[in-house]
Amino acid sequence: MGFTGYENKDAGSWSTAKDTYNSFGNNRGKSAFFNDRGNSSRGRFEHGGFGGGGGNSRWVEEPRDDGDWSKPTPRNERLEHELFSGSNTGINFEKYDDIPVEATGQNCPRHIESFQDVDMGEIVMGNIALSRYTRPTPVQKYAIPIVKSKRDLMACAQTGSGKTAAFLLPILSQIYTDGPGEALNAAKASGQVSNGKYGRRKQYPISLVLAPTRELALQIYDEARKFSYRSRVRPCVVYGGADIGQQIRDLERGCHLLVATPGRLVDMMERGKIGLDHCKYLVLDEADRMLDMGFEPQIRRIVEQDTMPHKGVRQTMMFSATFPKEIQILARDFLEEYIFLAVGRVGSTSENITQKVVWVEESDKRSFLLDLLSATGKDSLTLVFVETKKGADALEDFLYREGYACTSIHGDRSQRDREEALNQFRSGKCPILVATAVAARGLDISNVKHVINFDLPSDIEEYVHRIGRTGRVGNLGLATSFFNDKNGNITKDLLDILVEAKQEVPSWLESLAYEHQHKSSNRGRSKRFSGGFGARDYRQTAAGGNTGGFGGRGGRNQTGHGGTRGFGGGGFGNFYTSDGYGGNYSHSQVDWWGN
DNA sequence: AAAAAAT
Repeated sequence: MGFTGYENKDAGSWSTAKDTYNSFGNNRGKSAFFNDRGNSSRGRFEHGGFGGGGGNSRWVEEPRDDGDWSKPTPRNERLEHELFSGSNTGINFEKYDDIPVEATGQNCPRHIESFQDVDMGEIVMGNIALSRYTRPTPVQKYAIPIVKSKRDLMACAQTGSGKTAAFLLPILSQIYTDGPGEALNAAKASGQVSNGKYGRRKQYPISLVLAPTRELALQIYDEARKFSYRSRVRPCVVYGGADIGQQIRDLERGCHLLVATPGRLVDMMERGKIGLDHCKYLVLDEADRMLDMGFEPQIRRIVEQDTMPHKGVRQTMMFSATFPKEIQILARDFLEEYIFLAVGRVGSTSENITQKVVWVEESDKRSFLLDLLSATGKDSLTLVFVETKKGADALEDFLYREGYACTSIHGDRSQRDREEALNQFRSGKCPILVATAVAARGLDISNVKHVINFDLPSDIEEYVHRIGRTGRVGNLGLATSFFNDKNGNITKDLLDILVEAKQEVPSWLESLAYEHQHKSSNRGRSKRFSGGFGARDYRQTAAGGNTGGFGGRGGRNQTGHGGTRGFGGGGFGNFYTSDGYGGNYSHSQVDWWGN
């Protein structure tokens, strides 16, 4: 227990940060951002708190709400070390330069090429430098100026594209510029602030970020802590499975930016701990996933049936890997005159992941896995995906008995165990992690050498997300999938992915895909798109122009109805057909699971 | 025939 003292192991990086900062911010004159060596007089250490990311303790700022929000608060070396010395979760930007981005909508702001191209203020620029971000990723190049110019945004982008920073940086920058505004008065009316003590009954966050899974919420929160370093903004996170009392106490210390999973947030609202009256920035992350998980009622409750400012008053950003009809409807309801951003796929276009598909019968999977593991270096991180929670437990047990240091993560484990498993995996203490779908999306674990699909998913999007856990930060990655006759439904899509990523295709897979295509009708139709985009702005082709009204009948069916799609062909049509059901995506999901 | 998520 206890925290390690601050050690300036990384002295070089501070000066790098300083240089980067100075090259930008010298118009403001001499800044105190990196020169102030004084200890902050406020704040304290919190031991064993929830959501502390890696450590057992963390420095907790106690921001004063008054004063100039655009000016950095004093430096705190210990906090700085805690926030920025961790493994670099940044992206190798060069690798991502060829990812195509398409921005559509009226008066779309021009994209930037460097973080210096838009004025985000000295706090944000300082934290960008401390995070060692050199250049914006494609989604950041486009999203940052869009958000900065106060436009609503619908972005189709996957995790791993740098989208968390793409919305956090401009939102925080805007908050620093504008100050707390109404939120401060509300907080004062609600309790204290003036005397600087705890005990506010109700918090009025200026920005709200909704995420589908608890771990993802935690990860976004960790990013928010970095980018709000030396500011008056205090980020908080709330999610289920953790002690609510502790979360409430954390909220009561001040909350300007809240990251939440929907269920727990509704709970907090009903308890009167959170008011959304002054929420100026709303982000829905992984929106398609949230709908898949049945969060729509909670989301609508939060956005439409409470005190949240109306669309057009607040600024709303939606992120989604796909753009099926349900998401289009949500976009119509939540967004005003939005810019649509389509960002090319990261996982499949990146050739630094070697994808292998091997035929393995169910009964042979375990021994095959052992062979793979024994061929892998002892310390390299291996992520093994299975389809069910029971399967995860059983496989973890098996590997443990075989003498492997492994752990597991799935929805039936306690939140504490889930977070511990993740930490043990990240740190290399347990270099093998057996996981269900909970770990497929969003989680940023660097240095995963090998992703093994012990069970293949039935959904190609899920596959792309899973293999995207490796090959990050420009590293080489390996993804091995066990395929057998239970995986017929993914054959065609898997083949498409392998071809697109220029991977070796087993001949049996090719012939299987050929057979499958002739057997199946609409259902087997590919959900993927040519051109590497996850989706497209349906407004461009919908009758009535691009001002947004999704009439339900306005859209044109581009593909024709029920036609067979040739190999690799297609285009974008199947997400915005005008028939009663719209997207083929949702349709096949409904058919498959029967709900 | 599943996983995830408020209790």
